[in-house]
Amino acid sequence: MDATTFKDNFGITWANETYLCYEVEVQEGDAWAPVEGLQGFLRNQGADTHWKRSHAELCFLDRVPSWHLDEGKQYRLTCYISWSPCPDCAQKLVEFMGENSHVSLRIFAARIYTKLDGHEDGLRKLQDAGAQLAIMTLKEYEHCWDTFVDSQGQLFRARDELEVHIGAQCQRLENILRAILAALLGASLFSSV
DNA sequence: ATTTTCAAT
Repeated sequence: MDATTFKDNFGITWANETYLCYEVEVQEGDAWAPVEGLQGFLRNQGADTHWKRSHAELCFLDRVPSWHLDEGKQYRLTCYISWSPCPDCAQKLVEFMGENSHVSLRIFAARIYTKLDGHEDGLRKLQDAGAQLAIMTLKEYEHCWDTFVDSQGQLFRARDELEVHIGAQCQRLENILRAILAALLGASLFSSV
């Protein structure tokens, strides 16, 4: 994607669209090797047409079957997404993982999508189903910049603002995901009394 | 301190 699109969607400004970059790796021994050609990005569909609207995660899931991943191998799918999955998409991703035991999922989000009720629960369920969930740090920003962005030789330069943003989003995600532990601890405390 | 959100005015 072009540099402006990346900055507009993964940066600090709020976007009314969602971009998702993905890459596929296959397990070789105890290492992950990139799968040639299975790397790309997409945008949510239907924002301008009001027709067949589809969140970016569902566009992503639509593509997976066409890759014909070998069920005898283990794969790791990594998504870098500008908004974290909404509850519905989280549920779809959970189902996808349940149906594809040869695939593990990592999701790095640029920011947390809090518009819909139940977004926290959705993220927890996603983690609970075995997905790795994290906020994009500078490391992921640089990786995406180098991998998916047509930077035309431009170097990725993070601003202080971005680092503050990352810190805040990480804190929020941590609080959301930690609530699982808090709930479990609370339950066990009650049951032991 | 924090409204914003995979649009709709």
